[in-house]
Amino acid sequence: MRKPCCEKEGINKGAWSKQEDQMLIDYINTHGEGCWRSLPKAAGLHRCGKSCRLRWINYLRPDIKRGNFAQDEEDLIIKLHALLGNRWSLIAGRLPGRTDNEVKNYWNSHIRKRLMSLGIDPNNHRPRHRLPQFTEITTSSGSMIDDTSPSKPFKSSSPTNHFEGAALVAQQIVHSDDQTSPLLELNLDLTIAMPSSPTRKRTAMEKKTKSHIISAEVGADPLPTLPLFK
DNA sequence: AAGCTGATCAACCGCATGCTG
DNA sequence: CCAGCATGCGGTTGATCAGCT
Repeated sequence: MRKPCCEKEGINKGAWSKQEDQMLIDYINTHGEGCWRSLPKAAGLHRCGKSCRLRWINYLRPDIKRGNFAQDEEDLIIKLHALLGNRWSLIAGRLPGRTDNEVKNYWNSHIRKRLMSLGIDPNNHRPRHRLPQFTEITTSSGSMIDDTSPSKPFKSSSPTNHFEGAALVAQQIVHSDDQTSPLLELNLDLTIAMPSSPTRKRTAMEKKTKSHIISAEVGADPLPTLPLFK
């Protein structure tokens, strides 16, 4: 039986107070990150280590960039999502100052809806309208998307705005089997920060992430920079 | 002004994985 | 090799707020 990550009694939950924030900041400024399990006790916080880590990473870190996402950030998220799927930490890693949680929230609350309003399935970046080469489109939950819904028709050319253009690009990246496509020249310079053990999460993630991810794995490639679509 | 509804986002939860003894 | 621990991740929840009726 798995032990809970923290004792449930005497542990605060929910929103953090300013005082708690300050205690966490002070402690990490003094002692640095790490050893999250023992941190709360050492810092005098009545929180579990997980909660402290999340609060620090998603909110308190000094390099966090807050506020609205810029247009180019949106574009990049779309492109990376097309490539990587819901691997939010990898996507966030390409957006300086953004966290996986923030990217995930932004995707779910903004981008997802906008893609759907453009007639693009945000799960696979394909047009939601049935086309000869796209016969079965399902959501992540497995339910069929209502193809008959009167959503805006997918525009295959002349994107009317930056966002739409980016969505199209993402779409084309994913679904172009044509190796000569100019889009394949795209090099996002996906320098996936190599942790101490680069394969740590990957196998699990690949099991989790549902198909269609372009295999851009570093694997045996000793290069630190991932040369996508060169 | 009050109630309702949908959107947003901070935080929690459970699971997977690597590490260590 | 194995079990337990620590950490990181993605999915989900719930509190709060804004807009609408």
